[in-house]
Amino acid sequence: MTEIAEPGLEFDQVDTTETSDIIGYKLRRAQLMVFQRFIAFFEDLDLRPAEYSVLVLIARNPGRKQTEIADVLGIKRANFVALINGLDARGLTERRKPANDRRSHALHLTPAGEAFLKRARKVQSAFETECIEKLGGEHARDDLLRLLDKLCA
Amino acid sequence: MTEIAEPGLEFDQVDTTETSDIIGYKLRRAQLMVFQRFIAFFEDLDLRPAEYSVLVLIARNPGRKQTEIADVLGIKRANFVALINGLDARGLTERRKPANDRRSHALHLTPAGEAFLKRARKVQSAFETECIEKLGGEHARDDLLRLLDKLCA
DNA sequence: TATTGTTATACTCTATAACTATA
DNA sequence: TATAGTTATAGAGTATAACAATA
Repeated sequence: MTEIAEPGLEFDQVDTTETSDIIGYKLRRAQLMVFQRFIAFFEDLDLRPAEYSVLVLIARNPGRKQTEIADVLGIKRANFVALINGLDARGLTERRKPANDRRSHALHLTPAGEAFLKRARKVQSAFETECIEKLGGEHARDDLLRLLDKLCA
Repeated sequence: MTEIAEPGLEFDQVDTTETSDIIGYKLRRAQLMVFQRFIAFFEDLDLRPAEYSVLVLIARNPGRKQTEIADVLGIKRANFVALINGLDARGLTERRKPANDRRSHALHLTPAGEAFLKRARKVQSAFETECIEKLGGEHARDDLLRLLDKLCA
């Protein structure tokens, strides 16, 4: 967007013309807003965004090592410990010692974890619906995801 | 270890099918990547994203109170203190006591701050060019900014 | 020696409460 | 009373180093 001073500026308002065009700034604001909404949706389940991602990944990749799950999410293995400890303590996940490599922990969902994830997926679906409505339809959502992917390349 | 083989998936890779569609997750990853690149571009100037935004805002809105600048950026006034202290200590900004309200601090760029911002804008321009290239052109960048705006509504 | 999980630690960002000086 | 700036503090999230057990 080219730098055109907004004509309808109240004299008391701060002029954000230039900052508002910074991609990183807009991304940060949008990400904070979306995470806030996510957390609000998941208040009853008391689940953070990273925790939901971990549950989904373990469900789809049972038996993977902690490091593998952490790596995919960009979480350092040292920081992953507290996260998985929390899910373990809630009885949603469990660590099993594989006989072939007793250094590692194979991650699995417990039956309670499977049931919990079923509920969480419904909440996620409602959350995604809100996002799609804000964006103006599924096509717009797909555009956004595609553009975000390009930024990460 | 049972492998649910998705077509085109290396048997050793973690299946991220479901997580990769979460808007919040994609947003977070993209935001982290963009901030990393921003920080890399601004390494020589030793300037954080929030600090650059503050300099731009003060340049465009000289004499504004700390709280006004902080509010626009979604920064709590308590956390803004350390940020503006840093810019002050580097001689880039200064706080003036207005005669009409001696509680507040009117923010201004110093001449050194103006010169510094001139250099910073060149770096920002180069950074933005990289983003636009990744996205596939200015039109795609505008699309992204519009979509991010919609998420914040 | 290298890897996995873990602990300890530190730094950034963010959030809240309480203080001060002014209004 | 209320506001602007400040301080102190606490909580996330993230980063690195080092250690024990295992490969």
